[in-house]
Amino acid sequence: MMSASSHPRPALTVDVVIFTLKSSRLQVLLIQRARQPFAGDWALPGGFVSMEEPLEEAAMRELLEETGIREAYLEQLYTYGDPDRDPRGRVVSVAYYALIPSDAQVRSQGGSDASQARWFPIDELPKLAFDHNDIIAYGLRRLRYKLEYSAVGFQLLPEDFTLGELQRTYEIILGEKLDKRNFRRRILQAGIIEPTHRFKSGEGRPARLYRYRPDAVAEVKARRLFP
Amino acid sequence: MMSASSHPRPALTVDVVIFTLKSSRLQVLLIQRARQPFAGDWALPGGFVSMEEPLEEAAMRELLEETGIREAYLEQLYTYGDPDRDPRGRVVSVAYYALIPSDAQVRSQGGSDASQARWFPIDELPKLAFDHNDIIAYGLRRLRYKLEYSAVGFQLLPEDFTLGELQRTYEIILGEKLDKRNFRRRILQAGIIEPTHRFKSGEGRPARLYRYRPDAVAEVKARRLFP
DNA sequence: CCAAAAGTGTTTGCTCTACACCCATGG
DNA sequence: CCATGGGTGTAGAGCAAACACTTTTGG
Repeated sequence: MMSASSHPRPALTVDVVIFTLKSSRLQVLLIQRARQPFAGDWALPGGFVSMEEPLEEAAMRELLEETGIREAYLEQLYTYGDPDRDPRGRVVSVAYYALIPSDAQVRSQGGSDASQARWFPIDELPKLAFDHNDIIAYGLRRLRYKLEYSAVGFQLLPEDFTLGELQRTYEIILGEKLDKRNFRRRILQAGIIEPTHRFKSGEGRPARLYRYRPDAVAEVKARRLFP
Repeated sequence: MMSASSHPRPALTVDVVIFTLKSSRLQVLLIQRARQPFAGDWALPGGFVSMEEPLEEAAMRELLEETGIREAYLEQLYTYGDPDRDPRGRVVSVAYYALIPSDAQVRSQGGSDASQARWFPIDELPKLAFDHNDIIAYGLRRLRYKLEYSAVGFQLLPEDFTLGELQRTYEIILGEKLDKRNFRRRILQAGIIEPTHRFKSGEGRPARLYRYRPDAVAEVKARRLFP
């Protein structure tokens, strides 16, 4: 029951799992803790929610502080509230995950606090502070799951991208090879991306560039996109 | 960034969308607020999270206080943190939903506070306090979605149930008729429920009773169960 | 002209859907 | 014996999976 009294309150934080593609791998941004507890350990970017700040804005602020990026795909994951998760006392954390494009200019150094920041491939994570390993594991599960029935994948790519790049993105995250023709047919049928008139050349034949259709519904209701 | 200082903290509550089947309809338990703000309006059961209490336990406690029920399917929904959602100040709420069996003995009167409690069919909700209409709408969406690829439906039925009852449950919640033979084939194929040796008689031919297989994985990974 | 990646359709198998009749009981 | 809900199989359609060759460019 609501009451206006003020009991002692748990502290409230946000933590953000920031995903990107780097060196053809899915990576997560971690920062090295300067203070106790877990001083020296790696942890997710996160911090306290201030009194007037919406939760999503707090998550965006963490993203901005650690990467310098102002806009990204951001989604609430889960709220972690085990009373023992922080040795300093009761701290409840609302976890988010963010996808940032592989071409974004990230200053992964010198966030608001002088702590070190680094990208870690998802399969080479160190042991993290608090319950952050669990949070990342859950974030990864959600991301994979989401790829299967939506088209969020392109949020990890530059604004314009080729179908080959998109397919590689899916393969990296899902960890399996996909059939080129089936992939193209389905991703286009979903109607979430559209061809541009531009091409990208490099090795081999130039590839048509595609982009997100801002008017599209990002979720494909009907059925899973991939096996 | 974490710091051990203590800024002013948002208040933290849990709210619980309690679903049940009554009179062949999906219903939600609401309580009438005795106090300001929104005095007299209906609202979700909910309350402050105490310092040592896990979130899920706080949600269970609310469920117990309002219904007298100790065990039920319970799942975290989403965390609502708009700074303006409560006129008294900053209140962040972790929302849960619960499914309680249609045969459970609910004392829907005289919870811990003397406020009135009542079941409302999901399509006859009054205008609720705070953002509680949004929370219920989201809870319903999640429940429907979950029915399509898992078998949570039976959580709303007695321990033993017939396939006819289960199918009616699905039809009530999804709001569409399902084909009997296809329903049975798929729900059994999913391997989440198993036949007992008992039967239930009433009108017409007695029906075999089924029950949940406690050892089963509740989620059917592969594919949606229903269209 | 060779290497590299882009681009493109068709066949096959499987899964989902639609559909109708007999069975067991209680009144 | 009649009314009521329980229980069962199959054929056809639509979707998903598997599969190989041609095209375009840069070096």
